[in-house]
Order: sequence, then C-alpha cells, then structure tokens
Amino acid sequence: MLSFTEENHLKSIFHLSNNGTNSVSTNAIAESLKTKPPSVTDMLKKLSEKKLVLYKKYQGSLLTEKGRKMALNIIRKHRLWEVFLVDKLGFNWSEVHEVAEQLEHIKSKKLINELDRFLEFPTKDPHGDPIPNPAGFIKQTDRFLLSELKNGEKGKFIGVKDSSSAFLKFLDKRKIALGSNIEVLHIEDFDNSLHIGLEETNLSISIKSASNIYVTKI
Amino acid sequence: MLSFTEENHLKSIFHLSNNGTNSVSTNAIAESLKTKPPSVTDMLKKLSEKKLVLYKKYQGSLLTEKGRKMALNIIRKHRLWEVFLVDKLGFNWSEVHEVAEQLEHIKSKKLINELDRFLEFPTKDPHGDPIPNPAGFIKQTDRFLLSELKNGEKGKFIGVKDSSSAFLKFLDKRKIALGSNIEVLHIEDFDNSLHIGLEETNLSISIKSASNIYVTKI
DNA sequence: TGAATTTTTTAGAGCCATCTAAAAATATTT
DNA sequence: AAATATTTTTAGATGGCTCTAAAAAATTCA
Repeated sequence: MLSFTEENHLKSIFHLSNNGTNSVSTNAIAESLKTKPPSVTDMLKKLSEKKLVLYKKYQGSLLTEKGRKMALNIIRKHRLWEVFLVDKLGFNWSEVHEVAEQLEHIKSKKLINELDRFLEFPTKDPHGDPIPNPAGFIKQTDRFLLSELKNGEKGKFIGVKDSSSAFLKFLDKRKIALGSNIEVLHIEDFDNSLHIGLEETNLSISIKSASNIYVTKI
Repeated sequence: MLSFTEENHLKSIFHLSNNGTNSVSTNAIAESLKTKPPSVTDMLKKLSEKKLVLYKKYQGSLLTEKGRKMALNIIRKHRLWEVFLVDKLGFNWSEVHEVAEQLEHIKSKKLINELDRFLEFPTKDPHGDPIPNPAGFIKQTDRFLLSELKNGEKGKFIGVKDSSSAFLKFLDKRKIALGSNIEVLHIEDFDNSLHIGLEETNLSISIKSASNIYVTKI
C-alpha cells in the first residue's frame, strides 16, 4: 500500500516524463511537488526499493512498467473524480483540481469501478484529458497547440496544457470552451499574438495563451 | 487544519460519549481506534491545546463545543458519503463503512454541500443513523432496542447499534431490512431468544441480535 | 581542458504518530 | 484503611516525511 506522498511522486514523474517514456530529473520532481530535492532523493530510493522506479544516483529516474501502471491508476481516479465533480455536483472546470487531488488517493477498487459506471464510462475529463482504462491504457488523440497552426488553418479546441485555475477562468471569460471551433485569421508579426475566429466572433489572444490550447486540425 | 488522526480521535470521543455529553476514558478511545493508550494520551494533550477537548490528567476527556461541532461535521461527511455509495453506486449497506472512513476526511466545504444537494438532502444514512445538518444539529428519533420490547409489542426497524459488516449481512440473510415491521410473538425463558413476526413470516433471533436492533414502537 | 556553475546526494536535525516498559495515580477489594 | 488491581501517564525509542547546510558529481562555459 502506497502512501499519499509515494503516489504523488509517481504521478509527478509520469507527468514530467511524457507518459513514462523519459527519464526525469530530481529537481524537476521537487519543483512540481513544491518540495525540496533532498526529499525527492529519499523518495526515489524508496520507490526504487519497491521496483516502481529505476533510479541511479545522479542519473535521473524512470518509471518501471509497474510504476507506470500505478501512476496511471491514480490519474484514472483523479480524472474520474473530476468528471463527477463537474457533471454531477456542478463544479466549474477551474474548481475541481484541488478536490480531485484529495479524492484520487481513496483506496477502493469497487468505488472507482462503480463510479466509472455511474458516470457512464467517460473517456475525457473536464479539461479534455483522456481517462486511462482500468488496465492503465490511455488513448491520446492527435493534437496540436493552437500556436502551431498557420494562418488560415482551423482547429477544434480539445484540451489545455496549462490547467491552472487562472488560465481556465481566462478561457471562461472569453467563452473559449472545449469543442469550440477556432480559425487562425492572422498572426501578428510584432508580438506573435493571434487574431482568431471563435464560432461567431473574433478576438485576439497572446502567443502564451495560444501555446496552452490544444486543438485537432479540422 | 486537523490531521486524519486528530479527526478520528474526535469522532471516537463523540461516539463513546453519548453525543458528546459524557466524559470518556483514555483506554476506551484507544480500544475503539485500535491504538494504544499512550498514543491517546498524547493526542488528548494536543486536542486540549487546540481547545477541542477538555482534558485533565487521569480524569478522562470531554469534547468542547468546538470539538463537538468538528466531530459532527466529520460524521456528517461520513454519513452523506454512505448514502452516496448505496444510493448512487449500488453498494450494499455492509460494504460502505471502510470507504466512508476514507472519504470523510476530504476537505472541501463546497464538495460536501453539493453532495448533500445532489443526494436531495437525506436525513438518514443507510444504517438509519441521522445525518447532522451543516450547523452540526442532529435529530435523534425516539427509539428502543428490540430486546426492550415486551411480548405482543410491535415496532418498526429503524437502525442498528452494531453496524459491523457481519451483523448487517446476518440481517440481509434473514430479510430484516430498514423499515420492516416486527412484532414480538414470544420471548423464550430459557435463553431469552425472541420469536418474532417479520412482515409475512416468523423467525427466531437471539437476545444478542435483538439488542442490536433499534425500533420505534408502533 | 580547466574553472565555474548547476544538479544531486549525504549528513544531520526536527516533527508527527506510533510503540513498549516503567512509573504514578486512581479504583477496587478484603 | 491497607493491599491489590486497574487505569493512565511519562520516558524513551522508532519510522516516515520533511527540512537546511554542506559535500560530491555532472554539466556548462570560457
């Protein structure tokens, strides 16, 4: 049985490693968990003992297959709870993260399977991220950053890279919602900001915003 | 912000103290939490510091009004989650306890208020126990143990004293469910066992079982 | 390539929750 | 009321997770 801290480390490594494929630096983990590098080093030794992480001093760390499965299981729980909070309890997508951070650690196979059924087996969370299946399989749709589109290209908004509450509220204010169709009308030479068509209206957004919006090309 | 352990102590004291009215012994708390008396002593000092418990060495401990409110808030969460598990996720009443023990510690006012609304403001949990309102007010219905009824008296099954999974499964097997009408047909002199009428059928139950069944007289 | 910088680990400490063993206080019994 | 038994607390230790400061390794740069 893993502790909250162990689970959080696995999840952090997973997110920083491009779905468990890359090796991750100690400092990066510390930063993402808002803890200090020595704490991470200790934890890596522990997770390595448990065969969840491949760890060699000064060499970064890599999830084992077992560690990757565990990380995906936590992420599955996190995302299912987010769906519950939004679909059933009326939370806004900008409010769900902290609560899901707590709920993801609840231990009960039956709970999560029944929750999945109750939610009618959703495949995406409220931010557009895919929900791993019980076996830890995750399906990533082919996506681009809005900032990668060229002039005249069209896309459909399917997810965010930055899921901070601040950015999500920013999108709400501009009525940029999952599923919205976006067309790049003009890219400003001066500051790379984008003039876009959003459904019936037009607006300008900064390059920073555009590089946190995932789209599928249409 | 209280730790899990602190919350569990408050809850335990509440349950052992007849809704916070009596003083509770250190050993009793230790036994109910499956921990050892010295651990409880330490915790009582800590809770006393925080003004949640009145504690005097060798004198037992009593919840303060603040402590009682906190305990009731945890119990509120526990019972609402139990309703959720049974009504929405299809758990049996004998399966909900351990999961609710985890869920009760999730910290989010909005979560519990929205859950309450989603469940349509239930007043009882799946074992018939009353759910405290957000202000910590709890309504106890007038109830008796089945073992207290005299020959010929009738009652309606409204709750259990022992909510262990073993006892609940025992009741399931005999089709004794919340709301069942029960009549005491005969009390056996020899072993005090009860012959009862249950809806359309008759059966015998031991005095031990009867003294874990709450009824209202009808 | 050698010096400077950055990253990572080790060493050593503190806090929290837990325990056992022993001492102190209280309660019970004769 | 004295002796005995029980309950409760204190003392001291352990393991988990965290930290700061300092040392070691790896990387960058001039």
